[in-house]
Amino acid sequence: MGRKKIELKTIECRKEKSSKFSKRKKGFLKKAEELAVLCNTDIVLLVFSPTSKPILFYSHSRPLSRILEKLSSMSEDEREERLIFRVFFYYYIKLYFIYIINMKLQEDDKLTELREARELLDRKTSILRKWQEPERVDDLAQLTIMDDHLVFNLSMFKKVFRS
Amino acid sequence: MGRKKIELKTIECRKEKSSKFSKRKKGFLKKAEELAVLCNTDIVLLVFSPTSKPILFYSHSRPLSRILEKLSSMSEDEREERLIFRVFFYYYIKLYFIYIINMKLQEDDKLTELREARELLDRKTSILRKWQEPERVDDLAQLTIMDDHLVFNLSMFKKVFRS
DNA sequence: TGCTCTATATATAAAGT
DNA sequence: TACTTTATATATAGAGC
Repeated sequence: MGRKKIELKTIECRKEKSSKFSKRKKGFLKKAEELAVLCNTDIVLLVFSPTSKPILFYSHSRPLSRILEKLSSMSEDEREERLIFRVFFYYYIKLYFIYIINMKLQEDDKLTELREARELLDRKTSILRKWQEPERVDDLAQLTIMDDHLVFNLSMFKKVFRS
Repeated sequence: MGRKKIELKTIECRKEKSSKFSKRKKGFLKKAEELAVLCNTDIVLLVFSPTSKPILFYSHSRPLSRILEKLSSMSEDEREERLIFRVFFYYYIKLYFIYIINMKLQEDDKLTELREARELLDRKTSILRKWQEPERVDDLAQLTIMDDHLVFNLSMFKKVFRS
């Protein structure tokens, strides 16, 4: 797929690895998007980059709210799938908060924001804690509130992290 | 990438959609594998096929035990990442058990196996239940036992579902 | 890392089995 | 659904900015 055929083994050169990663990641996410659209499927993708920042993907043309909508209309037999999504996304949100805090820590003049971020994390963690026992959450109204939180939080994170 | 350029929209014809899905899924997983190997990254991939059987992918050349190894050597700051993986995989294991049961239900002469599968599910679910509060699990020895369960269970599922 | 360029490798559409 | 074949679309290697 290029000037030369390359051997399928880990690239040792750091710079080359990073450049290959960003190139191939782009193509890979495009493929994910195409697969999701063409075949009307839900895809969730977690990639840890060489620089270890986790990348979460879900198809843009099938936004999270629509996935959640689909999940909420699932039969009882499929409920387990719903649980996967919810727990997965909630953990991811928590991860993102931790990244915010780590970023803030590197800026001495941002202590107020750091404090705010910590408070936010504490609040969100308490929501998460309830979700660590999702089988106990059986009130549909409560589920809806949780989903709203989820959608809101993700949109907020998108603002913070552009890509 | 074919005789004709195709429009990027959901394929309505069922048969065509299924065939495209299996073709593109193959290519997509290959890309995931290549990305994982070339750039030495961890990739976790959940795809719901048009026939709704979930497909979990993690790079073959970076087997789960190695991912777990890496996770267990993570710093405290990165512990959240570990939690994502564990909860994610545990839910997936549970999903697989549910599929076993559903498959067995379609065969009248397999009631014994059905009973066995149900018992297995109950046992595994009790392990899972502990994991729904992963923050309470802080004993390292217990974590190791959990990881062993995880690796064992996944190898077992590979035997049941060849692909 | 992100872009461009071009040659080449690879994926896949369509049709058939 | 899984193969094959062939033509063609697409991804990307390598180099430079």
